[in-house]
Amino acid sequence: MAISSEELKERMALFKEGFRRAGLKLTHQRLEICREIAISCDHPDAESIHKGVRQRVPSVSLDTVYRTLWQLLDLGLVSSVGSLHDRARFDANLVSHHHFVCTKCGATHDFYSDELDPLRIPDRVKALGDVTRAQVEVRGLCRRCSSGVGDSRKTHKPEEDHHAKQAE
Amino acid sequence: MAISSEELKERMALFKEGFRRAGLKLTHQRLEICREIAISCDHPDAESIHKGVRQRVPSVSLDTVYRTLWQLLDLGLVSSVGSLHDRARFDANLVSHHHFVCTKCGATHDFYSDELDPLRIPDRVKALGDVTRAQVEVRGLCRRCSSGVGDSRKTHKPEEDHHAKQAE
DNA sequence: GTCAATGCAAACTCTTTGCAATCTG
DNA sequence: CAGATTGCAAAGAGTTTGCATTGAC
Repeated sequence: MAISSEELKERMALFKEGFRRAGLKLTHQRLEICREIAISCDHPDAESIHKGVRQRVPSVSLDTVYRTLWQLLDLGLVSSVGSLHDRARFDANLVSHHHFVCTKCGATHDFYSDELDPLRIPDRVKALGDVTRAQVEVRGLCRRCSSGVGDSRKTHKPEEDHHAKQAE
Repeated sequence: MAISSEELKERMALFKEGFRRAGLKLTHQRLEICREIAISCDHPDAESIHKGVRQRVPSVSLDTVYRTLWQLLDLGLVSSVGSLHDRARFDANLVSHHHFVCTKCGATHDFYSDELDPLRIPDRVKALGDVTRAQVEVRGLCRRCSSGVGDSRKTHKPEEDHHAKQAE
């Protein structure tokens, strides 16, 4: 459940290197936030990271935690779980299918695949709970976004393009 | 992109049947909300469904849309895309892995699988955009939840258990 | 007629932003 | 020392709730 101190060092080195390369300053707060997420094994949310960091740096504010997390994400140094502060979205298609999700605009395209469909779930996973469904989530940059249609923001925030439908 | 009117009828029949079985009333609003999501192919969010329904029932309120959507979800008549109004969550583990997500409490467990790992993405999908990652998302009820530890709410809202860590 | 369901408005949670003070390189 | 970064407090999305009214069965 906990990572080795070796792994921690590696992760921290990657984080520092990444910040340095991006020309970002290695502030006390940022380093502690990095450490907190580096030692995490449980996909923490901003608040729980904040709580952890606060034990060592009581003055850190939640917004600094957010800012740092998005930066790590933008730099590709951490990944996100689930649909990044997006709204709740629904799917009336109950037939087994998979998703291609654009990491920039959030557009989600269904796809079907006979090859993937009888997804082989390891028994070890079935031991975690009652599996009701399994699907592949492919992430990437959709054509619209890579071609620069819309805008070219490279942020965590999906675009608010309410004029054109973004999902398939 | 649009579903056939046959498919629409089928979906509507399932929705009605589901509501009836659950002893829920078939109100005008509910039926129109169902219709709206039934004809959708684009994983709409509550607001966009609201907008659509409003064209036919100008008085529907957004909260009725929410209530109906969560009901459909609870009844298993629609599914959700992404991490259901959860907070943003982060993952410092950049090694390729997969997720088991509990649909009740939101706990997310990593798992590794040599068998799954070189996930074969159809070329058709690669045409949708630049694929950067692909992982399997297994959904189900985790052991903690199925054994009734914590509470037994069967809602869309992950529990707020801040005392015990819920994810692996 | 009864009780569930609706609409409204207000509350709540998570996340973001503007800005003056502070700290890194 | 300049400019990036921080903390604060206030704003902003998206979602939820309480309650009187309406409507399905």
